[in-house]
Amino acid sequence: MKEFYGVLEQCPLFDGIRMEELTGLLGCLGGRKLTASKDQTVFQEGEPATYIGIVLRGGVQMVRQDYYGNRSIVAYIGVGGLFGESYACAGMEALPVSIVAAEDSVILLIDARRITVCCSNACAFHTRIIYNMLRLVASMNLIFDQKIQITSKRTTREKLMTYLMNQVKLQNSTSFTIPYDRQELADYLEVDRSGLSVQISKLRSEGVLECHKNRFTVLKAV
Amino acid sequence: MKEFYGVLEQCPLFDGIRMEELTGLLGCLGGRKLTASKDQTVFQEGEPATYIGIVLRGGVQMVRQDYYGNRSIVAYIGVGGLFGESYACAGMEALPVSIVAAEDSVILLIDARRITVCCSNACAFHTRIIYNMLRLVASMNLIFDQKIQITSKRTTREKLMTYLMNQVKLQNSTSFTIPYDRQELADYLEVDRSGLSVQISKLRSEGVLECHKNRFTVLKAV
DNA sequence: TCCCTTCTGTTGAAAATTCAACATACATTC
DNA sequence: GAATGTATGTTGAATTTTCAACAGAAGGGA
Repeated sequence: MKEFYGVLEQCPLFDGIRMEELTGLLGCLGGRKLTASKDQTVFQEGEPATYIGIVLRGGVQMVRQDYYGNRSIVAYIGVGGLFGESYACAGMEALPVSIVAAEDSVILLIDARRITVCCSNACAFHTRIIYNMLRLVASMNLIFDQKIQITSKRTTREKLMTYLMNQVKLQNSTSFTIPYDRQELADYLEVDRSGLSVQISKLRSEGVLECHKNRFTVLKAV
Repeated sequence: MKEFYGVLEQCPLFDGIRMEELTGLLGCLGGRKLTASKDQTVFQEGEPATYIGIVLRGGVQMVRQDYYGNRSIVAYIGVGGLFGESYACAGMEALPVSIVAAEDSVILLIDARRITVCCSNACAFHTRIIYNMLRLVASMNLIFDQKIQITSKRTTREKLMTYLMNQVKLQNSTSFTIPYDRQELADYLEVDRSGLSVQISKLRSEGVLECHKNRFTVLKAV
């Protein structure tokens, strides 16, 4: 576990908590570690939403699949990121999405009630953690908000450009890598993969975009 | 203000706080009341995101408008509902959406810092309110999640049915009213209004749906 | 009641998406 | 290096959406 203290230290959930306090706190929270290999389902849609997860290594996707098998990627959560916290904190019984490892990953699972309900010894950290959790859940809102901004657009081209311009802002550079391959990007933008390829090609030939695999460079705004 | 105590008592932000404590608390939070007539913009996209709002009467819409004037309705917030809390709690500088009164409305504005930062007298309510806020922000996530579920669908018909089935579940009845007229529903589902009308007509003629104005009855699942 | 405005439904043409199928590029393994 | 499998790009047909224009319905006010 010690090897991941660096991640936990950076994790916004533990903001304001000193590293040497972490061990005791983790004991109090009763977290358990879990490893998942690429493409493995960590949680299935419909399972009880009692855990929050912290990505210690790798990355996971929040995905939803409809009866026809159409995959929709709701979000990608990288190292230090949380998942499940919104559903647990909102008091949902069942997860409305599945969590799938996008790469070989290590995840820390914490029973959400241990966080939101004050422990018997009312340790001072809890107040701080709840406050941190508030910020985190609010941040998840922003992630969702961005996704809504994208899917609100009507055409594949607009969806793609909205996503890319957002990445430019987030990563503070016109050149960046994305955590999706083409099919995954299509599933995130909620468009057809081949149609997405067509638009990428067009934008490339127009000199708007450069891309090699999952590294994109935006050359000019449109 | 007294006339709205009933609303505030029901408002989840004040869960666990007794009515007689409310007056003092509101003083501590420094809320101010604001009235807005239908279609009036309460907050403009880009304004500082320092306030959270509680709808005391009427209802508001979170909307976004792109450069071409396409309106997108992100959510409808009714009486007792909150808005702006996610953006304020996430520490955003600027609102990414506008808030528009959907009807003649009365709104209570509270400086978000007064809530998230403990007041000097460290009143016991703050802990409770932060906890309540956590649940609320998480709930907003569910609202967003539903919207994503809808816009993830590819066709107008699927989007409409996803929305309606969600309402059936939420309002716990196959017959319900929605807070949108046709144009607004189209802006919420992110589809063309006339195309939406076509689908409603089809579903009606197929015996799946009944509707009079904004009252819908789902007759059978599809 | 009449007029006017707004809302809703209908239609046909244009544009965009999806779908299926295939070609090519790339990476990995043997 | 060859072979295999996966990922990406390309194409044309079918489907769906969007757009624009109009007609009818509903509601409010004079």
